[in-house]
Amino acid sequence: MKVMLGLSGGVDSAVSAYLLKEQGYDVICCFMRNWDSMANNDVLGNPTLNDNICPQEKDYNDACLVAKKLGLKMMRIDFIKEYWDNVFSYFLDEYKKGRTPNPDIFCNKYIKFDAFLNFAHKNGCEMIAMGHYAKRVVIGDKAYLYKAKDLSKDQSYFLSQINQKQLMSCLFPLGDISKKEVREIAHKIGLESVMDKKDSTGVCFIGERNFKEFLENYLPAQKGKIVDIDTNRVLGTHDGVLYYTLGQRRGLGIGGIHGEDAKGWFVCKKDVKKNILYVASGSEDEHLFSDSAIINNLNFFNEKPLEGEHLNVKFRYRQQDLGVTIHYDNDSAIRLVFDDNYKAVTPGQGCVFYKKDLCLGGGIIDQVFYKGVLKN
RNA sequence: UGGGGUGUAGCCAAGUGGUAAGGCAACAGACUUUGACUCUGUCAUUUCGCUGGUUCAAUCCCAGCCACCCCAA
Repeated sequence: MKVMLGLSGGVDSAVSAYLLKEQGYDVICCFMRNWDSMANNDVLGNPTLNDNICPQEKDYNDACLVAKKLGLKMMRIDFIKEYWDNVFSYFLDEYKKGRTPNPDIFCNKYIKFDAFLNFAHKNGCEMIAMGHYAKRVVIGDKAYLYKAKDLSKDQSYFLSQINQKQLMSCLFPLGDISKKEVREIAHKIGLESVMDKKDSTGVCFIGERNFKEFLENYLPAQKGKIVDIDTNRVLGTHDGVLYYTLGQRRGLGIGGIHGEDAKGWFVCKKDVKKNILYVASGSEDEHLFSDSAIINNLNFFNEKPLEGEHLNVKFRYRQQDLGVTIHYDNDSAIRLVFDDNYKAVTPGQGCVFYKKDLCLGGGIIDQVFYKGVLKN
């Protein structure tokens, strides 16, 4: 079977290529490029602008070396426009509303598992493959998504918006392999260009950035007041409410206050219209917590959860699973009632549903409540 | 212009005649395919408002000055 593998220039996809080949697949490698810093005016806070070699080109070169080493065909494709139109514009729109979007969830939905999948089909591949840490199990004519064996690297969270058809069309060779083993395999077979490369982080295809500076390229700074939600005192000045997310501590610049214990200040509410950033003192302040939420943009790989069903969810990547109960007030959204009060549940972030290690799908956090009162 | 109080790092804030706690912020690193959280580290020795004095030794004692605050006017 012909499979097109997304080869990023990192160790994970490289080892995936090797494993697929060993399993007998006819593998074609393809490097994707979805972000062009110059074309996208990504200037402020871009640490790589003046580098001699663009990191993307370094990655491409590393990927080519992997393909060559494994004797696999190498291709390259740009989805710059698709990424901007389907992922980044949504990302900016969400920020403009004062929400905190997760671009990588939509990068998978629209780019890797849509544009790229179509590209693979056009090139005669029945399936695509990715170096994600996630496990796909096919039973009969249905595919199921499970957390990766290496729970510390599990990336099912980011796959929560792809559909059954997309899931059916994709292989995840690393589902049962730990990160440690991946590096061992890379060393064993001598994938020198990637075997000791540091894991990549930051927004997929864009990379590590000073996030506030990065956003300033697209969202103008607008200074405003930082207000203590408990006393209404003005404690400082922010650079723009859009740049902060709920639960955030860093970047507020609030020092000690006469006569008070300083426990650190945490963002607990954003008023976009008034341009006020509300903060609470200490990480356990009641204003940081919520007890229910409305989730929309629902996507389930198979059956929807049942009314009243108790499930686990992740409200953020790498957060521990939290218990919730499912309620349907209408067809397009789920109302979650939390087992306990949970901290910093943030509109715009993905909510991903799990039944133990089985990932059912996900949605987007739309509204958050505490004791019946809407918080956003 | 009488009385009282305070002046320690960007902000709070301990401190003692013997050579400057802690917290917040900030910065750096770790963690991390979102953004956060979290963790670790760094952060006053040209130094404790300034200037003199006492002392072997002063941020801590004394004097003067300056600044700010409060009360009384």
